[in-house]
Amino acid sequence: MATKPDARRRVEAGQCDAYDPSCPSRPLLDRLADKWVVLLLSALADGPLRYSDLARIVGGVSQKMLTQTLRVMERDGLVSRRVTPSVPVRVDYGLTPLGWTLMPLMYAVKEWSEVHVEEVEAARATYEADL
Amino acid sequence: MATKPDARRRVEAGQCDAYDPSCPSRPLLDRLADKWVVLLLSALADGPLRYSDLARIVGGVSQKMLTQTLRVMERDGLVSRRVTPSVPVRVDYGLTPLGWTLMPLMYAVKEWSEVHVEEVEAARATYEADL
DNA sequence: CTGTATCCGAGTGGATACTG
DNA sequence: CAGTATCCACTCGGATACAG
Repeated sequence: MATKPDARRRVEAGQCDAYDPSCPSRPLLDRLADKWVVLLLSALADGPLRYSDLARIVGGVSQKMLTQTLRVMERDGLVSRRVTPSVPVRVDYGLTPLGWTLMPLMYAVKEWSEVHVEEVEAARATYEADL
Repeated sequence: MATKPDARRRVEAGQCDAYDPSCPSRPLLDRLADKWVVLLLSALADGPLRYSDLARIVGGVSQKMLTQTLRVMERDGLVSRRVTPSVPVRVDYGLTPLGWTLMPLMYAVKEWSEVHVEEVEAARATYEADL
């Protein structure tokens, strides 16, 4: 029981390497390196939120992508989904202990974008000018 | 000179918000939330590398995606590209000061994937079982 | 309110071939 | 060595309609 000792040994031995496309961490990284994942995990930093709250906070997200991304994150054990069988139904999403360990990293990426967007824009302008 | 005070005020005033799809930080976040960006910035953590080195280290990356991603990162001011006009030509890619500030975040995401891949796999197994 | 289902246009990215 | 160019299968994701 517990987690598989085989893979854990592989991690400790440095054999789990996202540089290796055949390592399971690669497809995981691919799922995490996603705009909606970053924004949704960041949005849940202050506590659980309802589906409609997430839709409002994360601007521009379609219903399809919101549901799809939440499903994948739930499946990966990053968020929990709790249904309150009221009428109408109410669904709350929150970070799991695992999701809680990832959230700060994603939040940092989101903040980096906001803080450094100008420097990037300036670099882009320079790049264009030098063409 | 320096960076534009206008946008800086916007950032400080909380008007630069990646949750807002019309904020310039959103498309930036979208470019950063990319598998290859995470892996390439991580690969450059120990110093500049040649094109062929990057192709070797980052397994599974196609020539097209490697070049394309490096171009975008160069354009965004994250990496520098230095050409040595030898025969054959030699090209070194390195982190810019701006890229240096982002690299640790990306490296952390890559490491998170490697360290927690098992917990995620376990969560996925549980999710499947509960269907 | 919280989804699911389907359509479909646009963009992504791998494979391949070729170049300075 | 370090690209560029092209083709094209595939996926992504928005829009829309409908449902529990």
